[in-house]
Amino acid sequence: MRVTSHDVAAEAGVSQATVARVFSSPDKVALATQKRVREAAARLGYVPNAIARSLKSQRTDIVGAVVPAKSEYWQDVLTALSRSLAEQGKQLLLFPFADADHVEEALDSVEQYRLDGLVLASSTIRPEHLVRMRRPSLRVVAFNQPAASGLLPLVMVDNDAGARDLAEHVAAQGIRTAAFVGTVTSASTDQIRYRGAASALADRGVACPYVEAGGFSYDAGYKAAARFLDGADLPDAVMGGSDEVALGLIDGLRTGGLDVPGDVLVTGFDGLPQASWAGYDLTTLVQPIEVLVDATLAMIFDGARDAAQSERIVPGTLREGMTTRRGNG
Amino acid sequence: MRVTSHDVAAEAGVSQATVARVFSSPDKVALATQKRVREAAARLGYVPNAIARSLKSQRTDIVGAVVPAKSEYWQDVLTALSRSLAEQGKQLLLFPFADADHVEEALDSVEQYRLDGLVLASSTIRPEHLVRMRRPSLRVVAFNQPAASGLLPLVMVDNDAGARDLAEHVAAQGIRTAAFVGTVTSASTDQIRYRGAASALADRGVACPYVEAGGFSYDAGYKAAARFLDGADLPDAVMGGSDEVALGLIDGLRTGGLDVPGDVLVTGFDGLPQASWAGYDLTTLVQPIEVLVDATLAMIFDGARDAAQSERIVPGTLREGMTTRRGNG
DNA sequence: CTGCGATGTGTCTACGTAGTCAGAACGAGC
DNA sequence: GCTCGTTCTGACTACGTAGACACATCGCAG
Repeated sequence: MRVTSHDVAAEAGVSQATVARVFSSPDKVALATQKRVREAAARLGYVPNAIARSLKSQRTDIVGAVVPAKSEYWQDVLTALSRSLAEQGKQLLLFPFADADHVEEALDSVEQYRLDGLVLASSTIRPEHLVRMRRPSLRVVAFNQPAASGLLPLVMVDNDAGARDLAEHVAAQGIRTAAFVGTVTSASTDQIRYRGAASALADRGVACPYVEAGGFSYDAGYKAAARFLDGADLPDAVMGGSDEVALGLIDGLRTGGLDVPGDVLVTGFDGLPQASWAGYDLTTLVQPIEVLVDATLAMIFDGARDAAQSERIVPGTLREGMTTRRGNG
Repeated sequence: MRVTSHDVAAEAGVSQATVARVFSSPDKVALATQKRVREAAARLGYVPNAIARSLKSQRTDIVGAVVPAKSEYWQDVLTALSRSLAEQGKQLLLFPFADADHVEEALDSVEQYRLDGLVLASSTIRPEHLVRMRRPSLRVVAFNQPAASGLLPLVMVDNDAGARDLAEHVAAQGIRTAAFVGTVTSASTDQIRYRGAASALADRGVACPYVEAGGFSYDAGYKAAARFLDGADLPDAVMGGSDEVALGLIDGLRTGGLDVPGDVLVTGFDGLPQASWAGYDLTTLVQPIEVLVDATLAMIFDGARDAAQSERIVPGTLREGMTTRRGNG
């Protein structure tokens, strides 16, 4: 049915091995022969079978990514990842999971493929899952996942410094009180971001209680805003644990009749495209996703063998939007 | 190095074939034997090799998707697609392309894999590319791509009816003038949506000129808003060709000092999560993505052989947001 | 007790490719 | 003219699995 290298070999009057060489290591074949083979291949519509090649060569040219099924942030990362891989002639195979309880299943599927590398994303993947993926035959890199430190090679944005930058920026606006609305407490990024922000604010005499939104989504942020609408305990600034939560917060606060930034300043974290939208213009810490992705792929493909110790922490950039711009000093 | 079915066979004292049967067609193996094999497999840490299985069985359990690298809408579709596939124990392999000129390369990669099916997304894929993918060994389905009609099995939302619904809804608000801000003229969805809207509006005596935003993005919509800010030719309603464009339009209009919906009504198309965000609350045509995705996969896996003729057109749902709510009748 | 279907297991092979090895063809140096 | 090295090509095999086929075992009806 399907055209194989044998068919092309017969058509071109050479052996199957020569056909294979033309497509995998052309420099080993005389130019005249190459031409003959390529023409025969074109005539028959031959395309090398990646499955068979993978089986023989023990490499798939495919990188897997274990990511949460729903998340704006991860979608941006995946976009960058797949684009970068495509440039290298490699593919991205997705292993999405609905929630932390389904990570196990995703990892089961991963093992069936002889992937060239694996990106473990999401801070909700538990340490025991991380450790499970440590195997000599697979290059695994944890992406933006502080909890993986020491367990796996790791690439992440500098959450601590980023949170401090944001905190110092809002502090510079002259705020007296603040609050941090995190995503879920168990996320390691959440913890670091909160500690960084709280510590930087404490240095300036500003207390910053932690509030859990209970999710990573816009909706979680929107609902969390309710806590500031009731009583009189509205802080001068609310720091969101992520952009998605922050955007929800803004809309929740505004729906509740408050003005952002007039009544309360808001910050995010991640630098989503939506954060830059004119309707929000959110002050946030922009992650250099291209840099992070490139570093991740570099670790997978050229990484040192003792990679368990290797970590790459990339600084983010403060984006000053209007959500922290106080109308009058 | 890696544990194979032969190793497990030796450990369990059975043949390799029996091990293979335990993992692929367990009902053909006695329960006692199964138990012995599974225990041996667990002891050795055996996991079936998907590559080898694919080569032998001529199916990969992988569905490919050719999609634009950057787009909110397609990210939502991919999320639904990968989740649905994961439930069936299948995987999604991405073939992203930067723009229409790079579709060719993506299709080249596709051919190397013996995919179970392929989803061709994006209305910018040209007909010649669509036709190229018509091959007996591969189940291809065009997704939301009117141009594929008659060329490939097709699943799409009812763009015409949706555009009419939106048009009738805004017309019911008593508008006199309107404009349609499309994405790019060459997109077949764009053309259908425009014609549907313009036709429905014409029936009510409302003219609706077409304006091209020049892209599918928020930015394109934001910039297109400038055309309505200059002169006095501001229509009563602006219909966006997609939600992303519509959201950009809203922010562009508001930044220009106009009130939405006070000065001008705005509609979108797609039903992105962001469209429901309180900050926008956009009136739009919500695509039933789950339904579309399920229909697509059904066509791939159980589709009729004469699929070139099969089309599934699914109605969308009108979402009435505040962007078409006129303060005073 | 014989014959027969049902059930369970082993042997063998093929999926399509790429790498190893051997050998052919050829030019260069002595 | 012979050897040597280089360049090119073909035969062969293995990657790890699943299916075809053969065969052994067992229960059961006649």
